[in-house]
Amino acid sequence: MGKVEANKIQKKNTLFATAFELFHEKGFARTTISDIVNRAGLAKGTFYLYFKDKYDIRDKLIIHKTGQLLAASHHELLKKKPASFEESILLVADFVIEKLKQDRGLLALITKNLSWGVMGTAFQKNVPEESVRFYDYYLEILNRYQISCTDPELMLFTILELVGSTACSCILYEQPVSIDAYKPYLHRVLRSTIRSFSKNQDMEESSHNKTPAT
Amino acid sequence: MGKVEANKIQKKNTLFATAFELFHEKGFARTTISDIVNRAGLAKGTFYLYFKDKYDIRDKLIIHKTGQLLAASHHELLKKKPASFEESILLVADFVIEKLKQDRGLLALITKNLSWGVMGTAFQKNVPEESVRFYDYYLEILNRYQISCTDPELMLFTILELVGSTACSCILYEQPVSIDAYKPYLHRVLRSTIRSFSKNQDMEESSHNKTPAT
Amino acid sequence: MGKVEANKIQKKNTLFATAFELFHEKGFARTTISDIVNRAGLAKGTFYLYFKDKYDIRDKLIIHKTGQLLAASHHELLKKKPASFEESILLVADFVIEKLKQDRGLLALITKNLSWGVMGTAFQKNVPEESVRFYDYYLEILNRYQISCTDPELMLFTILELVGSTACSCILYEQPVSIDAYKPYLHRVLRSTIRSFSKNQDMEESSHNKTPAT
Amino acid sequence: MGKVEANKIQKKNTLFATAFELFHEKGFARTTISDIVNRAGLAKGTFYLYFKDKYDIRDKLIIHKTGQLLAASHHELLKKKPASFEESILLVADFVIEKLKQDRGLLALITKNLSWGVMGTAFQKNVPEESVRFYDYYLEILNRYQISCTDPELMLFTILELVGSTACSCILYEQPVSIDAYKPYLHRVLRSTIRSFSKNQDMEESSHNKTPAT
DNA sequence: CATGAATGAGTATTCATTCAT
DNA sequence: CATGAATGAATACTCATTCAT
Repeated sequence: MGKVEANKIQKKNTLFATAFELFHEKGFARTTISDIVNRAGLAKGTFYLYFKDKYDIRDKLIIHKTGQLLAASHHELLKKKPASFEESILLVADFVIEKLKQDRGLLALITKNLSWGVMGTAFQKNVPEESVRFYDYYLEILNRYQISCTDPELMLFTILELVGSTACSCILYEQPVSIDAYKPYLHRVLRSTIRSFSKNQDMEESSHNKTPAT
Repeated sequence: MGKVEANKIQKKNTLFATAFELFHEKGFARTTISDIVNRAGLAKGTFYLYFKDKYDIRDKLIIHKTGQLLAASHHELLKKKPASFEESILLVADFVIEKLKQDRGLLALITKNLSWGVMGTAFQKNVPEESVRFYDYYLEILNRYQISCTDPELMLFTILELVGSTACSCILYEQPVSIDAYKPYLHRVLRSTIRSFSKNQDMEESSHNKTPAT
Repeated sequence: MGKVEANKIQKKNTLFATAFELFHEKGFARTTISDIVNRAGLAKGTFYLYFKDKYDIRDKLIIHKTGQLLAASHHELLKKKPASFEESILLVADFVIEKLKQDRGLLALITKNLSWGVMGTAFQKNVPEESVRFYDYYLEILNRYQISCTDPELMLFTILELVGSTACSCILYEQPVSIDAYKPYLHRVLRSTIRSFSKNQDMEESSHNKTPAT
Repeated sequence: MGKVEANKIQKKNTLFATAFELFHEKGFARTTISDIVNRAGLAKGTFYLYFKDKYDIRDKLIIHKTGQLLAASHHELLKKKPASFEESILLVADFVIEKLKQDRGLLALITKNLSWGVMGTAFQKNVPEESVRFYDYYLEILNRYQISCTDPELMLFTILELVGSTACSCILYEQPVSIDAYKPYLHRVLRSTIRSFSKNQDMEESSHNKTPAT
């Protein structure tokens, strides 16, 4: 029975991959189900065996790809071992930006929904197994650096909205500046955002931890 | 002849208003040009006399509505006369959020493109006269409070992306929390963002100026 | 499965027949695809499953009908068994003219493209099997009567252009005379055309009559 | 009053010229009245002041252009002064072919309607003054060379259909051969056609020549 | 005479979805 | 499970024609 089962997963993955390619090449609105099944070498009816409609496959694709992206950034984190929590977040931000810069298809797909891909699935059950739980990684990191934070999920939400939203504008339209020009500002804002969410710190103290005066 | 000209403007405005209504009621994708002209009481061809297609009227509508929204917030500012620059920005943010809460149609239209409506048109020439230049107001306010800021337009961009992006998620999907629950956090982040952009203050000093210890 | 396949051929033929009827009744320009599928009792989309557009079905129809017409004239030839090659060609010409007189729809369709329906497809591969190869019949007849002719296909081309072109004018507009009034002249011209292409009769002899040397 | 009148003729000519250009560039079906008036720099309504519709301007254009073409060929005739009637006809045929080769727009317009442009207008009254009466020239030439011919207009009709029809195929599609390859054959056929229409050669005799009794 | 804004019937074409095989 | 022929509602867009100015 594993054979049939494997075959089904294989078909689904083919559909995923093909849809992603086409959304990238032609855009979501201009991609038809015919396009997808034609290139995938499957019959039209088969599509409906696996997905409800075009929106269904897109949404699952966003979750899937966002999960993948953040899982990869977690890997990066494990490799680079940054010195502080702030550095960790900046590393993730830079990693995500770099990936989005390289992959316009991914960027167009995720658009400004970076946080949705994470937050929307963080507390749900029907999330596909493939999709990695970035939120768990995030809590782990918070813990590792002993950051106590009143509302970690709101901090993450804010960070993801900030990074996703500005990165999209800067990469896609180079408006108001290129992403490379914006990065230093983003870093600064991210740092201050993290501090404003951190517990042990009213704002005065926050700076002490980070850039210890003396 | 003023009469013909006035008639044309009148027609265009009717189309704008009707399209906005329908995008609100049925959503953009589900609204057809037929819907628009039917309700506007005009012929189909007339639509194409004024707009290239559905996307054209939407984009012009976003710019138009964003302009209106920010113009209204400027009015609010003149009325309330906040004590500081930070207070001004928070006032604008709250005002915008309140409007978006009340008007889901507007929210859906603007989605996460708040900054685009402002920044995208701030430096262009072909912006319709009706569209108000919020950016000029903003510079004026900066000036009034004697804020010196390295890159005012990047600060505004960051603020708009932050407000627009998070407000959309919180209002539209109540994800991860309601907008009312999120507001205090947003305020805090906005404050720290403004500070991190302000000149007279490198990060260490920043806290001193703002919340003078005793 | 033969069943599905047969069904497809059946549908295509229905579309052919219906389109022909309508082109006849209303003319090509005034016939819409809706007209065709409505009368054929099929869905609009089905049309596009078999033909690219209205022009596609027309072109295929011309080839189809021209083939049929000439195949029928070949039948006539086998029945009547004319005494000479010239008589054979006149018989075909008369047969074709008679058919076109009876069937204005066919005439309007073929217009002055009689030769195109034959020559255009004579040397191509993608010609539908239904379309009969008149050119082969023609060579056969040439052979039967032992006619040696330098360029048989140019002779056929000339004959077809002559017959098709003049018949259209005379039948459709009765300009400059009716086809019946023109027929004797056409016969004379066809005869002399055939002779001028025949080998055993070089140009020298023909000129004797006209511009007698000496 | 001449001024207003001249202005009207000027407008009409502009429309003619522009329509011809566009029919050439985009084809008749794809050219719209908007296209014509836009390029002509006139208002849409103005078109309807001069022509009934697109078909009207096309038909008048065909007559106009055919007239011009044949008038030019008459000029050629006066210049070259050919030795015989046959030579005259061949000269006209070659001249027409050369012009059509050089001007595809003209060719596409006239298509296979060369004879219509001449015959259709030869006996009518409402022919525009600009359009030259080729038929009169033709009779003149017949007379000059003392050709007696039973039905001169049928001879001309046959010649024009033959030249127009074959030239279109050969030039436009190079089917079945190029026009240059076909020319010698056309000449031969034209010669024999002229002879078969000439009086001194009745039908009885004509056959004698062909299949010489003795 | 000239204009060009307005019209709206008309048309081609697409494409998600179903269901018999 | 898989197929892909058939469907037909839905829609965008065109363009000849009119008529008030």
